[in-house]
Amino acid sequence: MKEEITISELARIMNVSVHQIRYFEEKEILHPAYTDDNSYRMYCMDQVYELAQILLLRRLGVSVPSIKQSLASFTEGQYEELLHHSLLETTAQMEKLQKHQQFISKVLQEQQNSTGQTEQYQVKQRKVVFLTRWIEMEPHTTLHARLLAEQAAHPPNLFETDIHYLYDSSNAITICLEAEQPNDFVLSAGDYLSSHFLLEHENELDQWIERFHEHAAAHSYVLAEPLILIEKSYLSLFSQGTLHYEILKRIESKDEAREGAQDDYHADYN
DNA sequence: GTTCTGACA
DNA sequence: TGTCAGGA
Repeated sequence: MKEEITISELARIMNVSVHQIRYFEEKEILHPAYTDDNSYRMYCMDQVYELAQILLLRRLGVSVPSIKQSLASFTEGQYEELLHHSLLETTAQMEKLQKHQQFISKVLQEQQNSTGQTEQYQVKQRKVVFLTRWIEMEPHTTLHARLLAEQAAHPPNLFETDIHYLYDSSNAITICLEAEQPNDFVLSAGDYLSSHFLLEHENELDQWIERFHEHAAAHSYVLAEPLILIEKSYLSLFSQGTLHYEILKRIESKDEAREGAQDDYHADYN
């Protein structure tokens, strides 16, 4: 029995694939101790330690070409720098994952909020929301792929975004996305009349908007412009083929109604 | 049965 | 990075 081991045995004790070991050889960072007569690669303890170091560096996020460099020439200080860099990268990844986590929670929350609420109206307290203008649409036009491609300079991830449609009094629609900072529009905090509903086709939308206004009138709500329609495309996951919307309008306080405050959502900083 | 190289998704 | 073919 030889002291040296074959590639599959090395792979097994180091928990990596045979393919990966060959790949490291191709990239010239790990060579076998020798090649046997049958052209099998044979490895000894030296390679076990070398492979351990390579795998450690990979775990720290160091690329294979950089590992090659580092094995050849790195000083203690340079390895330290490598670790600092790796720490920063890991932190950034964790922040990304936390955002994923928040998004998943949000979808679940929204799903729970929306079930059973269809066609029901409620008065909701909302916090201030900042919106950034994304696409402008003429009255009575529909959003089609061409418009999207031409107007959307910096497209968001449509599958995870609340898309806000702001209807002004002339029925022109501004499609907006949520922003972190005060931006093109500000939806002020306050009470909003809200209704969730599901659509099979977009052409049912106008009926819903009409019904929303009828409901508001029947209950004598005084509502402030604009009409806000929020599309939650990610909720379609739970009901294939349907579109989820929330329709909103801010309820004016009596003072505002007396002053006839209008258009107070505009915040054009241009 | 195991490993090799090379190609491919 | 995994998988497959075809040969040793």
